[in-house]
Amino acid sequence: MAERKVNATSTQVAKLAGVSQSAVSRAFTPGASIAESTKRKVLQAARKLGYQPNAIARSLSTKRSKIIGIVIANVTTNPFYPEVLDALSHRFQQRGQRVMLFVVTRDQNLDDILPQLLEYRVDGILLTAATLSSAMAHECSRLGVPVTLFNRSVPDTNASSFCCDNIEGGRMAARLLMESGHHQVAFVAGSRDTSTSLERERGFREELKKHGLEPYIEMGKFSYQGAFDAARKLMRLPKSPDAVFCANDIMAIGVLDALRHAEQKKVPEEVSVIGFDDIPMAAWPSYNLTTIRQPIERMIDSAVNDLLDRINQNTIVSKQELVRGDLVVRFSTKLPSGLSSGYVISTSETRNV
Amino acid sequence: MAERKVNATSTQVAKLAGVSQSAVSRAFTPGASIAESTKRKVLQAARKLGYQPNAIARSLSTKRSKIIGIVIANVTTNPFYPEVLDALSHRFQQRGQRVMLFVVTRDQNLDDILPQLLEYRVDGILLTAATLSSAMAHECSRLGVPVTLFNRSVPDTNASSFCCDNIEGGRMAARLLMESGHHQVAFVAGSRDTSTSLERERGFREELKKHGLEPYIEMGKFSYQGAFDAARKLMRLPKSPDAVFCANDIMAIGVLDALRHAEQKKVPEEVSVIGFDDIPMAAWPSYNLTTIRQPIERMIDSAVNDLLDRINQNTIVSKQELVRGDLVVRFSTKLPSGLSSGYVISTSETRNV
DNA sequence: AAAAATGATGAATGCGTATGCAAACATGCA
DNA sequence: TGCATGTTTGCATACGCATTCATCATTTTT
Repeated sequence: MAERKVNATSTQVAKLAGVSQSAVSRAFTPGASIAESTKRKVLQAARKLGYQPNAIARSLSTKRSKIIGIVIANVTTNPFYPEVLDALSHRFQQRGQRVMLFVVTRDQNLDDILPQLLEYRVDGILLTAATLSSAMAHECSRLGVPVTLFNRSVPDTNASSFCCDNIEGGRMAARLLMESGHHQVAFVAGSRDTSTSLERERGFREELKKHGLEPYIEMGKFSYQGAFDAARKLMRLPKSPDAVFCANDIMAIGVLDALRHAEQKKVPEEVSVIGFDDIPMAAWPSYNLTTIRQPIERMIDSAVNDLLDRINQNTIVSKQELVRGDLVVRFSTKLPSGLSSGYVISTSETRNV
Repeated sequence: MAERKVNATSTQVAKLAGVSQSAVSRAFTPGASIAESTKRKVLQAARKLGYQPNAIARSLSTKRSKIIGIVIANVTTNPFYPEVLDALSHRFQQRGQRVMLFVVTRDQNLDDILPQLLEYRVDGILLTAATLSSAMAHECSRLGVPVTLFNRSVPDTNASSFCCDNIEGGRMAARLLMESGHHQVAFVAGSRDTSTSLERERGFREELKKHGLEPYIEMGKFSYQGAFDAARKLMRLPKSPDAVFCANDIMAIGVLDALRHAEQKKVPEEVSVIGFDDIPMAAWPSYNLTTIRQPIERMIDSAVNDLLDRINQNTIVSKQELVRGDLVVRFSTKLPSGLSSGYVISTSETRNV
């Protein structure tokens, strides 16, 4: 059982292999100038000692931590975000970056979190479902740390951002509802201070207005329960809505459950419901939710590529990308006469702003 | 607009403040021996330069990274795990630890992931929904890195582990089903190689056996869809089951949907369904799932405390904790004659093994 | 065969911080 | 005033690696 060795260092490996510490370093640096023979010697000695390069020391030396800071919210309340996190994590992983994670709650101030990331000299920062203060944005750019926003639109910063075209999504929802003959519609918002919710609302309103309609607005707090309660309020209205568009799927599902189980309403016969995101649950037979799908994989790919490019090429130019969502028509909405049942998915596209 | 300063160092701050670099270091080290007056000078200079200590350098020097490695699986397929992640992340956060995250898929080998964590000299490792090879366990203990398993039972390692009492949970499910007069039951397993699923199955079988019953077993692959398919298979059986116990809630929900929407079965009138975890969805009116609740917060608290204690006190003793779950009776199961409708929650307790 | 180019190697240094140690200083007490 | 005690301070060094530079060994060129 012999050894009680702990974290061998490159110097120890060097001694055992009969070479210099530099040689050990080179053996573990792809593309470094080192003879095949000495490399073998080094690796053998390394194995014997259970040596593994110390990434902390390397980071200090290279001034690259190979760590990406990810800040994410709503992980437990919206199944959309675990998917985002999963995809992000895998992408960075396979691109050789580690992930330092911060899960934040709505009331947590990002300005307290970011310094903790910067402390570790992360190579880049990815924020999702979180808004960046301009002070912090400035701080990041001062430090040369690229920032990418996912699913939040930019203030005036030079952070990149990758979003679904929320305004157009709102319009699509409005069009579908109007084409299928609804006259009194409602919007269940997430909150008053989130770009996603505001933009979806805006597109929805705009399109409705063209036809002289105006939606009720109710707060759903971005949660199942909040939307459940919102739906009940809507149904108490003198002229209750015959269609409800929700700022995301989880709220749409809350509305659906409220309508069916608390209000004894038939969906879609009496009330249509439409969501946003297309989370897996939306396709479950209990819900069969009509929704606007966010092309998550594509968006994540772009976001990750952009961030890594800016890190590696030291590019300063940031990018604002808007990705068109797909309308997925299921059975929570009445069908417009022109459409047959089942799926109808509009083609999607990516647009640079 | 002046400065284009980038990442000031303690030496620069020292110069500006007219003190030594040591003084700067001490100003940022709680409890260090430094006069109040010089501390003020330092902090002022630091603010002026936008200085923030470099955690990487500190880690190298102190041999403490203040980073916890978290490995987690099933983040997108089981809502239970985002909750776990959220709780873990917050606890570590408020205890001054950062989190390095690895999201793994079932087919990914942990033995490829752990080295990536060890490379960064994480202070501790928390694995959830992931199994540790004994080689890697040995490697960690060799390096003095404490490991904690959450929701997986230990092989023979000296890793700590925090689990729900799955066997007892299985028994509780069996008892409830038998008391409410079921005669042909089934178990929808997750997989054949996961302790949680196996233990829940074992407890379930044991208790049934006492009364001469034996369950059908079907694989649900730990997913909604897998369980959906499993339920359909079960219903094709010559003597189809009148009750189904699932290794977790997400599968129970898949079974429920299959029964109601694909098999036109009434739940609980024709078939009872019972799950495990008590994820938020279980309480939704569409499902109203009877289940065994895992006291997540309590378990996480214990796990985090244990891991941090072992890190700080350099304790070697690991801990195996088994937490009793609570039976939450909702409306997906027929009620035994003794019980009235609504909730029945058994008291829970923690047991050390 | 000599000169030039190429490749491999090790010594030395730097990355930014923490900390042991000894010196300097302040304080209390007799 | 003198000495003992306690507090601050700076110097020097270590942490583990990457990398520059000069040196030396090898190969290629003419």
